Amino acid sequence: MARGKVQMRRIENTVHRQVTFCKRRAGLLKKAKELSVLCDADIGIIIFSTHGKLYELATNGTMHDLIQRYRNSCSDSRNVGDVSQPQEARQEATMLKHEIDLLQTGLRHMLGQAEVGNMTLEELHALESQLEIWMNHIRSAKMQMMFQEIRTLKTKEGVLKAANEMLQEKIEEQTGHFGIARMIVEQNGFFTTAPNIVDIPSPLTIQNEIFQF
Amino acid sequence: MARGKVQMRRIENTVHRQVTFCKRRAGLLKKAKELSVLCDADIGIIIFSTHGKLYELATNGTMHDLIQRYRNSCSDSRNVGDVSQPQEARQEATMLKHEIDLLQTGLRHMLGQAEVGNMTLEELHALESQLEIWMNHIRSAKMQMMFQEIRTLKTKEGVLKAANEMLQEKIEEQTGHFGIARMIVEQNGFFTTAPNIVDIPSPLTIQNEIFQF
DNA sequence: AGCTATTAATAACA
DNA sequence: TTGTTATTAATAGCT
Repeated sequence: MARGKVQMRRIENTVHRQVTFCKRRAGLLKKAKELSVLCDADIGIIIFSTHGKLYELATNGTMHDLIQRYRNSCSDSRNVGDVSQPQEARQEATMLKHEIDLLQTGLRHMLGQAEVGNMTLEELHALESQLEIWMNHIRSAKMQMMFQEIRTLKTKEGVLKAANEMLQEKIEEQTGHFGIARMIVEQNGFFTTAPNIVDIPSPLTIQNEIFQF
Repeated sequence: MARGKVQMRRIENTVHRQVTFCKRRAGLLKKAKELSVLCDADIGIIIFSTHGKLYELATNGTMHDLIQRYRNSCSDSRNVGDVSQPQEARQEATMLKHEIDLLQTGLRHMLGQAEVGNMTLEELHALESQLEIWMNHIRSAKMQMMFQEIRTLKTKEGVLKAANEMLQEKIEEQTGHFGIARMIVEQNGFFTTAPNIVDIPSPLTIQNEIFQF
């Protein structure tokens, strides 16, 4: 892009190379900033010169945060062995994880500094309320899932009990002994009618509208 | 660099923005590769789109290696004390607010959909724990601020009481009557020794290390 | 570092 | 998306 085409190979002349490095590096970083602003993207660039000098850019937050996010993003795309999940939901979960990381980082910075005082009491109040609402949502979702699980288990219980009784009858027909299978199941209590849910941590508030059986 | 100058701000039109993102991203990565080849530099680029999709480039070796190298390089040169606290803290607060918005949005999407079931019970558990930790942090910060306020008020109380007594003595010297100012202050109880803090909502957990009086 | 002549990138449109 | 083209932006080679 200048007086003559440039061959895409290492510039052998040292001075020439360093000048080009300086200019193109500036150009690259500028382009990255532009892309970030125009398209609302989060961009990090790490450049090591030939001699190991570091140049960096993080358009949003710190490079450390970005790397953290990168790590998460990578580990997520690795365990895609779970094909059954709808793609969109997976993506949503990934985004949420990222947002959690961001908030966590923000709070860590916030509370780690001596400058907590820059948030007013009102702001902290609002934040706390928001967190409480979120927690209630989470707990509701958890409860819903657990009830679903209980329902499934109860169904299983019914099926297995029936099967067990049938087997028992068959055995009694054939041998005249007491059924053994039934004893095993009932002694272990796998499918009794009252699943243990008392160890849910502090379900302070439960949104009623969630329970729609 | 095309039909008309471009304003350096977020492109509001979604389609337009996505097209630009696609094209400029390609351009940025191309530029990075060129810089790497021409000047023998080692470059890594991480791009997260608005929707959280990751695009990356590592011109030499893997991104992981580059990040490792970055970490090493950083730990060498991070001995710089940050002088500009106030501005940075404000910035941090702004960022945090933005991050809270993000989280709120993410959760709303997450829980508003019928697809809550796409988060596993374990994920929900983890999220709940995280929220609980954050709430504790918030509450600690609030408590810290309130205690600070109480301390300030107590100081004021002391000063005012002393001033009041002096005034009273002066008045008694001059008139022989009982002091009126003192009565007003004590009847209204503005600066008594036990400020009312019982209406803090549910301070379930209190981080001990915060209370350093 | 600045300064152009050129090339490269790309915004708008199809 | 993908391609085309009129323009702008980046920069190679010089000072």
